[in-house]
This record gives sequence, C-alpha cells and structure tokens, in this order.
Amino acid sequence: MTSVTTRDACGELEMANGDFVRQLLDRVGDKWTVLVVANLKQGPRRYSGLQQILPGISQRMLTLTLRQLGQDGLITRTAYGEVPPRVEYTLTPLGQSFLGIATSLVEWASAHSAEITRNRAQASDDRD
Amino acid sequence: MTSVTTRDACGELEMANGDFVRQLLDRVGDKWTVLVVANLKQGPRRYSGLQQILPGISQRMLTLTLRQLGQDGLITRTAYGEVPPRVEYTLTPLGQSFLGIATSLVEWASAHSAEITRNRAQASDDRD
DNA sequence: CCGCATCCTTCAAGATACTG
DNA sequence: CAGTATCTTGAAGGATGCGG
Repeated sequence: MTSVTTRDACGELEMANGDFVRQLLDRVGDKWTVLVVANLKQGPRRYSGLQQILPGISQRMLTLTLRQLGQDGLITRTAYGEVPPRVEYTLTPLGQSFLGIATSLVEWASAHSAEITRNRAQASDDRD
Repeated sequence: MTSVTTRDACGELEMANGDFVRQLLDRVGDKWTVLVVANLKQGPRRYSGLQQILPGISQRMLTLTLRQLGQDGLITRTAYGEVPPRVEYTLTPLGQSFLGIATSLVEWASAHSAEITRNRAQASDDRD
C-alpha cells in the first residue's frame, strides 16, 4: 500500500486509483477500443485493414482510438518507410493482457444474455 | 450454436449477440452502474443510503441506474409499506456474478496503473 | 423518503473535406 | 495509404422543482 489518496466511499472497488478505474471503465465502454484490440488478436494489422474490418468506423475515430491505445502502451505503431506508406499496429503484452479481461467480459455477456432477456421481458410484463 | 445472425466481422468477440456485448460494454462504461453494484456487495441498501455513499450522484441518475439494473435482473427492489416509505435494493445472484467480472476489471486496472502511467509519460517524452 | 418530469449543458462520435 | 482539420449532432448526465 503506497499511500494513494484512499478515499473509499465506494465499497472496495474504488479503494485507491479511483481515477484509473474510471478511465479503464470509460475505455471499455467507448465504442471502438475493445473492437480494435480484438481485431489485433491474431497478429499485426494495417490501418486500412482495420478500417475494412470494423463495421462503419470513421477515420477520425480509428485514428483517435489507435493513438490512445498507443499512448497507453497497449499497442505499438510501426511505420515502414515505403511508398506507398505502410503502417502496422500490433498488440503489446499489456494489450494482450487487456484483451484477456475484455474477452471475459464478452463471455459473461454471452453466457447471461438469455437470462437477461428473460428478465427484461418479465419486467415489461409486470409493468402492464 | 443456435443460429443467431452470425455476422462476424470482428475477431471472435462479436460472433453472435453483438448487440448484447455492446450493451454490456455500455453499462460497464457508464458512470454509475458499476459503483452502484459495488455498493450493494455487502448487503441491501436503501435509496438514501446509496445517495449518501456515492460521491455526487444525482437523484435522476440513481433512479435511472437502479431501474435499469432492476429490469436486467441484477438487483431486486423491495418496498415496505411503511410511513415514512422505505425501499431496499439487493443484488441478485446474477448481480453478484456481474460484480465478479467488474471486480476483475478493477483489479486489472490497479495492477497495471503504474505501467500505463509510465507508458504515457514515455509517449509524451517522445512527442517532444 | 422515494422518486418523476423538465430543462440545460457538455462531450463522444459521425460526416466531410483536405494533406504528406 | 495513412492520416489531419472542422463542423455538426445526439445522447448522457447534471440541476432543479414537484408529487405520492
């Protein structure tokens, strides 16, 4: 315990690094981060490759997402000095680690989707 | 495999139930869901109790968050016919399961916060 | 005490056009 | 090919006042 402003108003989840937790949650929640990381699972990909594979991402969002992932050290950017230009993005070990927890989230969602659907139907029945 | 529109453009993460995955990711990313669930960990809580404990949540957001969690079946709402009114919210087993993955996210964030901070510092150095 | 309804602000993300 | 630079918008979230 290295004495970081331990304002624990919130169970144990926000013990320390409340800001980091918030940031990670935001990343997970934003529209493209998880999908981009997922598509780097099987190896390096080029900018245009990602753009083709991701359903309807704009250049702007792809660039922003990649930049952020790069700054956080989840991916590396490699530009080859060629004409025409070629840039590849690759998961770092940290990125693969992130992909791990993201995957567990996705698996949880899949595992419980039926149950949640039932619950929602039930709720709307009760309303009537 | 029960034949759900398997549009897999996105690695394996979006195989089926792409919508559910998206929804879960959104929930995780929104501002209060995870915190509310976290604060129900140690037992039932009242509306006003949650409001006191959560740092700066508005009534509106608390109500919306609780309602959504209720519809999805992650929490139950119990109103006691008393004066003054008393309402308790409790995690369901499904909710506890959700808390499990949320906790693993938080732990990942804590475990790698230092590394990510270093990466960001490095990135801003390289920029100069 | 426990909410609902309304208005308002802010910001993530899309559309579009242009550059090295 | 791999971005950057603006403009715009939709929805999330905050503030506030009222109702059962």
